[in-house]
Amino acid sequence: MKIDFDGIQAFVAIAELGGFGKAAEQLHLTQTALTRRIQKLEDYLGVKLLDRTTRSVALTAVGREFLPRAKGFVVEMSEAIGNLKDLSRSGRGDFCVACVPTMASHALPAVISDYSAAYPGNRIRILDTNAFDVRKAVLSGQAELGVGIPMDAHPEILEISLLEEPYMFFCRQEHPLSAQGSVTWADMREAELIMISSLSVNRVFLDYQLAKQGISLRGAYEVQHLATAIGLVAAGVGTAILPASTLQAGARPGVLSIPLVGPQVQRTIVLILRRNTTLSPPAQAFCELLRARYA
Amino acid sequence: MKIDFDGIQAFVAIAELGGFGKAAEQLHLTQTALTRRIQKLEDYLGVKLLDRTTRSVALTAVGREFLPRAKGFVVEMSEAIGNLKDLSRSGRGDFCVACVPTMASHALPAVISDYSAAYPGNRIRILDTNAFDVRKAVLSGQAELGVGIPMDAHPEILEISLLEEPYMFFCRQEHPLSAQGSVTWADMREAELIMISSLSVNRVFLDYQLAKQGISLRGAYEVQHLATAIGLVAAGVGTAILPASTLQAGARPGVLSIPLVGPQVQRTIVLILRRNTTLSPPAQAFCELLRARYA
DNA sequence: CAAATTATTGCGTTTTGTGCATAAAATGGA
DNA sequence: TCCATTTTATGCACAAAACGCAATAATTTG
Repeated sequence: MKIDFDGIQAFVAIAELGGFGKAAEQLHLTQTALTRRIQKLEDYLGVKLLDRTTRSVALTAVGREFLPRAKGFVVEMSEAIGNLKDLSRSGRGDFCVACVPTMASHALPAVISDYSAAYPGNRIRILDTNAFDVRKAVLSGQAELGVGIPMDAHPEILEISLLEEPYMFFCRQEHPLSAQGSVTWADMREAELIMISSLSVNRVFLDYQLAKQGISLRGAYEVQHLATAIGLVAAGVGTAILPASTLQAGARPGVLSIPLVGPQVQRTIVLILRRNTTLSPPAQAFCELLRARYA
Repeated sequence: MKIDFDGIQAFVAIAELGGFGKAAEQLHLTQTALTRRIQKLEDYLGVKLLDRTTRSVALTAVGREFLPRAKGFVVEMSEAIGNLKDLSRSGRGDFCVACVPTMASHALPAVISDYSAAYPGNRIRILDTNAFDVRKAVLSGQAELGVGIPMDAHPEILEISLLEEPYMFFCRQEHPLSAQGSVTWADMREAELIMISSLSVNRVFLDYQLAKQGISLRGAYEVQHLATAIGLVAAGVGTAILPASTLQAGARPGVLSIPLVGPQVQRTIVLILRRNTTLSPPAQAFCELLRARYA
């Protein structure tokens, strides 16, 4: 079934404006073209929609009944198409980004603020969850892009390095090691370490790095989230090895972050995208801001 | 704002069927044409809707968001257009006819039954009201056609004679005049006449006819509706001069209708239409049945 | 590695739509 | 009653768009 949208649009315009001439002007056409369109539409439908004398036009019974619906079609579609065009022209629209919690409070805010300035009114849905779920969210399409850490290669996943951050040693200023400019992994044997749950990607990553160095650590405590760990450190419960970004400068008075060397270990933060998928313009814009700032 | 409906339809078909090939088949087009349509649509909108490899197609984020709405447009419009085409092809649809009460129960039923047989499922709205309002209903477009009696000429109104019916004299069989094969206006002076309200077109018409004959009548009773009048006659209250069709044969045992002559007076029933207006196909069909039977 | 599937591109043809000039019809005023 | 004006309809020619065929490119499958 062929649908003559132009004809319907012409019908609505003529019915609303009460004449071919005015409608032609609004549609940027000649009156001739409108006559033809209406003729074609009526011919196709097999019903007259407009009773036209040479002097005026009036709706037929059928036309009167059809007009409201036709008008609805035209305005709804115009709006929808308009939104889509806006979306491309000005990157207007919403999107969803998945992100691991540390980065959500560290790397993202700056980019989000850039983005908000450039595209005010656009909403970003942030899915802050663990690295596994970030990946899953991107794979499923729930999030258009993700910020996390590298994982096993996957044919559908594309990872782009954004930044590297060292793991630091966190302790209170009263701690014996706090006097040093840097600490080594060997020093850890004397520290009461607060570890991250072994389910955490951080922990897996850390264990892997440590194993490579032939170092094995026993954690005195184990928590789920980095934020909890830093809280425990601040409370004087113990010390922790965490990504540098876990602690914003000055956010926790009394807590120091000391470079951990011999060797220095760092984690890579990557931008996670699906292969062969086109980002929506808002997500594309965000992605570019992100890469401009970090990559 | 130009709206590429074909493109949207193509998009929906491809997204729903999961490929250009199947969509092309459904739309009776070649894959080539579909590729072009999607390219044109995406180019116009400025956003990609489908991520296509040489092997498969997938929705982009934008496409996924747009699909439900687009699908809604397509199915709604297809339905609406389908209804309109049905309407022309099989005269399917509803309409409204205005009719004076006598004819509603006399002339119309036969036509309605013909119509129902020819177009089962179509509904007819019957506006049974007095002749003035029948005319008004047609003029306002509330009813597409009317059945009534002739009135003053009006530039917008077209009246087509359907049938003529004589006014008859109605009385019970016990009545002195019932023995005659016909009665004259002169006989009326002795009859207890039940008159119709002077607001009725019937009464106006009758008064006019009588005045032409130089006859003046005084009514003993006055009622609003013809049906009431015949009821009073049946009850033996009096007699009445009414259109022949007021009484169906055998409907009121004991009541006789006697030809009224010297002269015979009759009223014309006309089909009332608006000039320069096209009837909807159902109304058109009904109109033709009506004229076929009576005109 | 060959075959099959699927989307894209180049090109010629056909269809459709448009605009100009003009006709036809109806309204409104003199 | 007649004429000027307004408004829709039509003939014709041209331009643009859409389409289909054939060939191409890229990926999956057996």
